[in-house]
Amino acid sequence: MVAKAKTEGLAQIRRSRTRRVLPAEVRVGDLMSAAAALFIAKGIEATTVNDIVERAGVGKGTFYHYFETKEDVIVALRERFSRDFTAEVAQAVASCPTDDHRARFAAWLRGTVEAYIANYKLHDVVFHEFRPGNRNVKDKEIVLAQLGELLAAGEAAGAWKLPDARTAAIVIFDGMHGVVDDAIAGDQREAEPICRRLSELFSRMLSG
Amino acid sequence: MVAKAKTEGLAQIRRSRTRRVLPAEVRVGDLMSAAAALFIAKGIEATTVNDIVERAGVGKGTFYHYFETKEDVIVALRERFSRDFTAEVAQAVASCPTDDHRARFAAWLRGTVEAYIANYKLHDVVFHEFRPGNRNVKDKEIVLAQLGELLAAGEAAGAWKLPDARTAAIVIFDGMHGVVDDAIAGDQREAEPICRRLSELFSRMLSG
Amino acid sequence: MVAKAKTEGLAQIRRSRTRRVLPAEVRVGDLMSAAAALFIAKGIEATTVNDIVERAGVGKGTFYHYFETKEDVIVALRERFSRDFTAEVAQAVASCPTDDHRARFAAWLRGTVEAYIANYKLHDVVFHEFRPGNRNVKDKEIVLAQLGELLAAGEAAGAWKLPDARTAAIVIFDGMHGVVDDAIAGDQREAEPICRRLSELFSRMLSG
Amino acid sequence: MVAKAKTEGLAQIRRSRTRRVLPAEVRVGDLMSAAAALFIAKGIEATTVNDIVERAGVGKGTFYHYFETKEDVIVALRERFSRDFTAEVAQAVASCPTDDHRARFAAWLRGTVEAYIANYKLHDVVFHEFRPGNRNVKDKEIVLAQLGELLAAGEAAGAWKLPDARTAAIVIFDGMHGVVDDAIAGDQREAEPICRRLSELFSRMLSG
DNA sequence: AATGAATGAGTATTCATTCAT
DNA sequence: AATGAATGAATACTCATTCAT
Repeated sequence: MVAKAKTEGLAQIRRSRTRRVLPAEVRVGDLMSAAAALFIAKGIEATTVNDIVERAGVGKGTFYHYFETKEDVIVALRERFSRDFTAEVAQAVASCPTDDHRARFAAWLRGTVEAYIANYKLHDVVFHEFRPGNRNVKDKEIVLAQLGELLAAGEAAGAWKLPDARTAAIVIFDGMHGVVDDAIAGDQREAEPICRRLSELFSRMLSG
Repeated sequence: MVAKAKTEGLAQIRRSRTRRVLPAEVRVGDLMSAAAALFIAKGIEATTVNDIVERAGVGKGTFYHYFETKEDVIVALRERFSRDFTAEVAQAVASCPTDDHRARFAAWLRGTVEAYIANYKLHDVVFHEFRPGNRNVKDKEIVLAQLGELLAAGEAAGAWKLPDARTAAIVIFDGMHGVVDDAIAGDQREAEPICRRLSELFSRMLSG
Repeated sequence: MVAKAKTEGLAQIRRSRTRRVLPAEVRVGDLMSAAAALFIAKGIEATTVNDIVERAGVGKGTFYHYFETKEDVIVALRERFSRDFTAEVAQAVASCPTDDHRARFAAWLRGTVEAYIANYKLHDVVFHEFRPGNRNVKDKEIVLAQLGELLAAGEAAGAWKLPDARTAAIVIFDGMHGVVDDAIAGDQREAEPICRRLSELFSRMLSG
Repeated sequence: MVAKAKTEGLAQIRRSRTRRVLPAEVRVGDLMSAAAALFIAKGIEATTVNDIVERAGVGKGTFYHYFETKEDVIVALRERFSRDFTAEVAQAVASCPTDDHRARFAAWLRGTVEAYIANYKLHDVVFHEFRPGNRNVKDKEIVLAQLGELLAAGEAAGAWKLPDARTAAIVIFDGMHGVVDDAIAGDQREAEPICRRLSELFSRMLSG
């Protein structure tokens, strides 16, 4: 019988027949990780909820226990990404003396490039393949705010001078994005040379 | 104007049941324009092939006579967009004296910002809502080449000095993109102030 | 009777909108019976999956929950047919004394002709209107094996003598098929006279 | 442009741009041969009219000049097959003395097996994959008539005795079919051994 | 006679989500 | 909390046939 074969096949994959009760945190984490891996491998659209629960080793209903819709996972993934990303960069910046603004900017650049290189696949998939309303704008805003603050502090301290801080922040951030993408497309995955090239340009901009 | 319907109206009128044989060019143009309008209005996913043929006033088979899949129209639209885009900018640049490199760069920036503002909706939909691997990279390459040439010519003539022309081109192009997007998000749709802010930053970068 | 609806009626009644969870076996059976009835009535190609689920009283998704494609039902139907067919014939043969080989052969012939007459419509549709490479060969093999065994046993016991058992089995089986088809085409649906004519010929072959 | 590429590709395949006017016979023959080759290679359903005209090197309209529908080609192919088949066998039989009935039967068997081995692929596709109304019955009838006549003549001359000529003819013909199919499935494509095995069985049947 | 652009009815299949257990 | 059977709306694509040229 066709149906039997199919059912048995599924059963083989699933680790156990018993229901395991796990802390919600773990379940959510499993689901998100499974989704992330699949999104990267096959793209968001091509990844079905079935794929996700199968990879996470849970029943389909469980998915809908923790997320209202498929989009919810994406949003959650995005938030997690942004949180981790900014935290990492913030830490790198914080390791510099409060008043050495040039160093802080360099640390920001270095941290950003490194974090992006390390996670560009997830970034691409989660930020480019799906754009609901204006949330992603909001996510970008957080990152821009971080950079904007840094730039403003430096200007206040006389480390550099900027005609328009927001414009500069956007050019710096999107410019860095584009250059890293280009490097990756050319199989160049080292942060060092990329940062050097960007530093040169950006310090000109800041020095004015 | 980029990728606008040049042959609409006719299609609207044609509601008759009679079969009309038209030059392939016209048919393809009608279909692409109908698709573009709908993609902008409803998004790519929400636009069905039925919608497209209905708007274009042709039978569904005709669509598949000219395009193998729905994705094909998007690719075609992308190509048309890039072609028109660069042509427009090239024209703007060409109106400047060959040896006035600052002016040529200013013309490039102005032309680019204007063309982008005028067509960002189609651009967004066609370049962001759909990902065919690396074609968009190819499309971007054309635009970057245009800018790269301009920068190289200026440098050769001693108008400015650049450590790395490609990095500069990417930062300028993606930075400009981001700033225009931000302006549009803030309902600011005039090219003038945007160009002024960008000029300031970019001339610093070029002057070194 | 081969492959007849054992669980129909229930499906007919169930027109309610409520979701009913049934044992997989029953669902699969309902779906297969509905498909069989429609295939016989309208042909395979003319029967849509919609027709099937409507007749079975389930949602369309349910169909694809149990079968991967429309062809799968045909394959399943074929398997069920062969299984039921051989079981029926085996039972008829088993009712004869183990050592009366002539009687056993007669029982085989009678059982086969009767089962075929009773189900030739489903047989035709399922085995002739659709060609999946070599599976039907496999299905035929089962039937041939059954007959081959019977012939071999008789020969071993000296009831008859055969130069080549496989050739004989094929001639007997395909010959019987052709003759029954011819009778049915002539609106002759009684097993008795058909068997008599075939017996005459076959016993000559066996007696040598 | 997508459309252009597609059109050009087709143009490449087509040999010439000029319309060649050929005798209708040739055109029909080309079309039938192209169809036969494709039917064998891909199956009837999977072969489109486009495939056929492309392979035949003519425009699509030309197909509909010579055949009313796609089915028409199949019917034509079937008729050609039957005509050639019976003609070949008739010739083989005719080469035997009019009164040597055993020899005539042997010639019939030999001719039939050989013709079938040589053309079973086309036979399968054309007679098994498509069954419109009762035409194929008619085609089979021709073949059966030929054999029936031969059997009747032999009986009249006292060469053998048959209880029911039609039953015998069917068993002989379908039995032979099945045995040849089985041999081919086992990669045995020589007529000689097949005929020997069949002769043995059939002569028993005839001798009674 | 020959062509191939134009047509559109027709259908299998997918997959997010629900809910009975 | 966990499951997975059940659902059905929604859509891209095929291809035999026609007919303007």
